[in-house]
Amino acid sequence: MNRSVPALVSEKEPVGLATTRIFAVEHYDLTATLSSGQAFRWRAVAGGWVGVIGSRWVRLEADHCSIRAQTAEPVLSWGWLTDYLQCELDLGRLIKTFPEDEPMRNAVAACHGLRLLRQDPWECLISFILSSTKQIVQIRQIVEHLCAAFGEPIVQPPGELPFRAFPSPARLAQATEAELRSCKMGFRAPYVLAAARAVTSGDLDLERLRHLPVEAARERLMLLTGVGRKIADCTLLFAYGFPSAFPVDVWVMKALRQLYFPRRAVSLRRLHQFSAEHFGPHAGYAQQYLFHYVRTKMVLHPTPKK
DNA sequence: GCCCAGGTGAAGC
DNA sequence: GCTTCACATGGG
Repeated sequence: MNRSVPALVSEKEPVGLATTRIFAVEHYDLTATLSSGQAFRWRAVAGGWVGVIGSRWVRLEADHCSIRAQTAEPVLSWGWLTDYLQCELDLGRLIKTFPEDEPMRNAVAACHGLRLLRQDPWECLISFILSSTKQIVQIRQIVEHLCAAFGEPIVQPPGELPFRAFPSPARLAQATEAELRSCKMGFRAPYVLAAARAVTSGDLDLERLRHLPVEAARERLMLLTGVGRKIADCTLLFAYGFPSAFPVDVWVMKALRQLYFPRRAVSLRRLHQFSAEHFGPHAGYAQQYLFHYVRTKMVLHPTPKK
C-alpha cells in the first residue's frame, strides 16, 4: 500500500544547506522516466532536465550510477525529491514480480531503467483531465499555458527560462471558463474548473484518498465530470502510487491486443479483467513498460477490435 | 481536407 | 453490455 510518510534522507548522509546533491541510483533511466508521458513539465536542457516540483525549480542530470540535482535555493532536506523520483525503490525486485511471458520480457528489455514517479495528486489529476484525446506534445503545451497564466512565480537561477509553479486549486477555482479556454484546453475547461471548485470547497479531499482502498479512491475521482476510469487510474498510479492501478489508453489497448490476443476481438472490459489477473501485484508498473514499449519499439499490426 | 491524439458521457440499441 | 457520436485543438 501507500506510504503516508515521505521518504527521508538517511541520517548518516551529510547534513546541511546546499543547492546541489548527488543521489546514487541503480537501473534508473531518467530520460525515459521524465519523457514517458507521466509528467508533462520537464524540459531537456543542455544535457539535463529542468522542471518544477511543488514550488521548487530543479535541474537534474544523470549518469550511469547517479542523479545530480540542482535547486535555485539552498535545501536542507531532500525527501521531497527522492520521494518524487522514487530513488530508493528496488526496481530489480519489483520487475521479478512481472509475469514471465515473452511480451513482458521484451518490454522490460526494451525499457531498462524506466521508473514511475510519485507526483502531486492535484497537478497529476488536472494534467490528465487535460490529456483526453490529446497527444503528449500537446498536453505539455496546454499545461505550460495553464502554468504561465495562473501559476505563482518561483525562485530560479538567473538566466533560466521563466518557470512558474503549477496553479493551486484556489487560483483555478477563481478563473473563468473563458480564461481557461484561452489556455487551449477546449472542452476540458469546465472539467478543470469544476475539479478546482470541488477541491477548494473541501468537497474533494485529495489527501484523504491516499488512505482509502484503491477502489474507493477510484470511485471518488470518477465522480468528477471528465474523469473516467483511465484518468482516474493515471492519478491513482502516478500520484498516489496505488500499485494495481492500470490505465488502459489507446496505446496500452493496442499493446495488449497485439501481444496477448492477436487473433480474437477483445473488449475493453475484458482487457481490464485480464490485466487485473495477469500482471501481478505491480500491474501498474508493468503497464508503464508496455506503454513505453509500444510507443517507442513495437511494430503495430492491425488487430481485431471489439 | 483528413485522421488521430495517454477519453468521457450521453444516447441508442 | 457494446457502439456511435460530439466535444476543441493542433500535428502529421
